[in-house]
Amino acid sequence: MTNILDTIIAQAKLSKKETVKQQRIVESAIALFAEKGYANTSTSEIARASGVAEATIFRHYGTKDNLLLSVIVPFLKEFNPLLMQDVIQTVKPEDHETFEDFLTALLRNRAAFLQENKEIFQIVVKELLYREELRKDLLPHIQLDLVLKHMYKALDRYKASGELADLPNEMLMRMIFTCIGGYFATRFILLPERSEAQYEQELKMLLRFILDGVRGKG
Amino acid sequence: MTNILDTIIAQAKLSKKETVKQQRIVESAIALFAEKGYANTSTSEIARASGVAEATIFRHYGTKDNLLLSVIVPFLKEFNPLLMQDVIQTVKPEDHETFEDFLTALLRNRAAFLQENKEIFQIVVKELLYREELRKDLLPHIQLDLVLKHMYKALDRYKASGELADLPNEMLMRMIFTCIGGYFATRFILLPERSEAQYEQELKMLLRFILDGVRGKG
DNA sequence: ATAAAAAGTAAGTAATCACTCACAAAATTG
DNA sequence: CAATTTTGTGAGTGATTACTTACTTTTTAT
Repeated sequence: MTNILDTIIAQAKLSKKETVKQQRIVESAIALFAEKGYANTSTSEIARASGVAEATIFRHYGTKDNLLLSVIVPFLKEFNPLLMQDVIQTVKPEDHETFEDFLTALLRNRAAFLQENKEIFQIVVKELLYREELRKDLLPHIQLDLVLKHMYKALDRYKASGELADLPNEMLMRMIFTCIGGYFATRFILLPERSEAQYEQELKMLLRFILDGVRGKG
Repeated sequence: MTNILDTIIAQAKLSKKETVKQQRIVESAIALFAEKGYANTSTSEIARASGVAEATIFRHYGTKDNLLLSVIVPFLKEFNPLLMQDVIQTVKPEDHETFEDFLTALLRNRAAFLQENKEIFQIVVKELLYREELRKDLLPHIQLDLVLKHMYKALDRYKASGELADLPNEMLMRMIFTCIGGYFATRFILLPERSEAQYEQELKMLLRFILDGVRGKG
């Protein structure tokens, strides 16, 4: 069996354009997968929701699994450049005097991205939780190297200015990301019904917490 | 329609004892639900895995959904007293001079509990992610009030001794729990394949991070 | 304008799903 | 021991699943 991902990417390159009906299929699939999960959504349901014959789905995507990948893969492929270029180019340490400013910009940048791609983000997280094979196939294609290098440089800069503790970059990154991940998970997946103002306030709290922990300055 | 939870609890009280085959059914169901998820596991599969006729499952549990609840509810019911009594009684602030010691004890206590109930924990998290109705029915039955009161008292104590920042208890709790939640999620759900030593080291890092954040002491 | 290719679909397919039923075996009760 | 209840099951049920096939419509290329 060949790699699913490469198959999809190759197929995506071959197909010159997306039909109107294809767009509607993917659109409906995203909404339904995000709402009820992949396994709980039937192809007939997707067909009905997108006003298309069920056979049309299979004409274009072959299998249901393939449709899921056609939804996830473009997101991950976009996620890469967006995570890399968007983050690296628009959130530069040299533009931010303090690490606090830098981290604020980074958090706002990522929060905005996830807000825009909330549904697909939900699908990716939920399905990656369930399906180990997907995890193994898809995760390696998210190349974090460049972003990590970018982040490490940023960390070094703020360590030099004494604003960050002199801890290993790896450790700092893992702590920061676990924390941010927890925040994003509760915000976009567990409790997606709060107000913007609440999110804003929580984001500020999160920042203060990441920077200073819970210990008094004594 | 009546409340699912109450129905189950009532039913559990009625059924005097668990049959050997019932135990095997629940055992197999837990393993399969945790591995492949509820929707991806068929009742025939559970029957085969537990060496029982498929009809036997429906004799005891009526529906597949009911079987899932028979797995989740006892866990949540146990979770409550265990979270409350076990935590409140064995992790007392008066036994720990510093907040660091207290938090260490708390983290170890919870980590041990989740390690023992890893599979059911995975099922609960995954299914609660997917199914809003389950969330609405089950979450209210986890009464965190007592634990929160216990924690608030602890926080006040360590605030008074100057070891904790003088921030609102609610805020402190949310930050600590988001952070711990992120750690437990990565440990027990996302990356469940690391060594004990790694977990131990990470737990220490997590503690330091919660206490001091990433900011240098300058 | 016409041939070829691509897009779309109605009406299937076999397989699997959760679940039922009639009945037998085993355990419990009087 | 006999009557009754509980536990267990083989053989189904209709519904739904992902997917196919044979065919029509639309688009594209020449």
